[in-house]
Amino acid sequence: MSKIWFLEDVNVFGALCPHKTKRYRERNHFCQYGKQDYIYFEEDAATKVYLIEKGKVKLGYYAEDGKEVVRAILTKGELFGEKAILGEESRSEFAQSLDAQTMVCPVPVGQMQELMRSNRTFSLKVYKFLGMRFKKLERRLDLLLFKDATTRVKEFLDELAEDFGYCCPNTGDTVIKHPYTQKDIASLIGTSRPTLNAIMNDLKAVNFLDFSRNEIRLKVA
Amino acid sequence: MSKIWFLEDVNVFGALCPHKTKRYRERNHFCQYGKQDYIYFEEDAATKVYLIEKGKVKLGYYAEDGKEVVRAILTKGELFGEKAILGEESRSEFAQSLDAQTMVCPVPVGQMQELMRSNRTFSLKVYKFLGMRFKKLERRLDLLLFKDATTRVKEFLDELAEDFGYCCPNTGDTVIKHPYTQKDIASLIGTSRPTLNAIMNDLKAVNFLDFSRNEIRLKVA
DNA sequence: TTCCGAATGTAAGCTAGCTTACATTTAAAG
DNA sequence: CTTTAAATGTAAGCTAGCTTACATTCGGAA
Repeated sequence: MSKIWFLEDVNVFGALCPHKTKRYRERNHFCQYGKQDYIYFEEDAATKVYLIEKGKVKLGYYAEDGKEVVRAILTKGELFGEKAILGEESRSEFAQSLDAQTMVCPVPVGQMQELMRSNRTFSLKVYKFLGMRFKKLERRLDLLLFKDATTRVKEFLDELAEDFGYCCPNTGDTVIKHPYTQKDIASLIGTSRPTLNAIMNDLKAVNFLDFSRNEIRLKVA
Repeated sequence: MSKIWFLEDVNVFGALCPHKTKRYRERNHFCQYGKQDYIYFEEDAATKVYLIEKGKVKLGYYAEDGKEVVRAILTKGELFGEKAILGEESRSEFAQSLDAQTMVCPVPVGQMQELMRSNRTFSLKVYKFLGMRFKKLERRLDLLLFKDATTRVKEFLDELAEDFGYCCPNTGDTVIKHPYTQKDIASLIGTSRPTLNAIMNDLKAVNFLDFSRNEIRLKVA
């Protein structure tokens, strides 16, 4: 899914008609962030949308008890902060760099809307993007409502494979190099960290997958 | 929340500049539906957005096991099918009339987008509306992730109070006349129907609320 | 190379909430 | 007014997954 968006996204910011792109480059600069740096905090004014040029960005928020809840971890080519387009006034989540060299390109909402008004194709792409985010949320909700933890793990891994997976030429396995810790994944799919770990090891035992710290390998059936 | 939208909504469809409204009326007709009639099914082409003029509309879908899952029940002044604006091609849910005399006003997506292009205020309102739907979804997800069933019930009742509640002049209680069955509510907040029923009766026992078939009364503290 | 904090592995005990089953009440339709 | 299906009330038994606690392993910083 995110892969599709990645393609679209190139369209959106790269393949706009040339003079637009040029004007865009003149008006916008890129921002660099180091490891752990926050790009924005919860409650910050939501005035911009961000495109990731390089690195990793974690989106999340803090629960009442202070625990961090991860909403997503995004990488190159992906967009975040998009609720600003939909009239969000203050951020409902933080955005934090996970790499020492994360580069993002901020686009003011006003400019975004101006672009959308002046370019129908662009606006349709943005709509479609928002629609996909919407569906992703709905899917997560359905999973949470009706599926047990193991199913949720599998679904999550499928999504992850879309984002980060490639097929190993030797074995045919799907290799996923991802930025998530088990804690992150547990948080995303709504289980406890120990439960997730147990499930992962069960799936390993059944030879459904193999995994190490930063790589998951979905075995061919 | 929905109340705010109700006001906005009047703006959107009523308080548009006069000639627009007139043109709008010329081009659009209203549709009537009887009880149980479907306005659209899952997989139908998503070409329109609907405004409810009168009656009640249930949105939902069928789970794999054939069980109906309720997404929402909406009434006069509320809008549905809005994912069509965001590039949804086929419906991911059905819309069904719950009243013998439901009237809805269909607005083709194209027309909607045309309006949005030609009227910045209108488009901002639509954005805001979509943003609110988005947040509502996120809130449901958070509740599901972190709160127990009782908390979810209370939160749901608060939302319900926004939509349907009024203050009883005698007692000061918040009276909610709503269209949901306990089965619906259970489905919406992600519990089993027996569990919901137990919780409702517990809350009644603690004098937190009172309820009958179609009315819930939140007691003043 | 060593060290330390974070990530991962694992197990015991507990409980919220599910499933199933059935009884009772309500309201809509004839 | 009667009938009947749907909605609501209630209880027993079971289990997935939580919490807590601790051991182990890894990887990056010094």
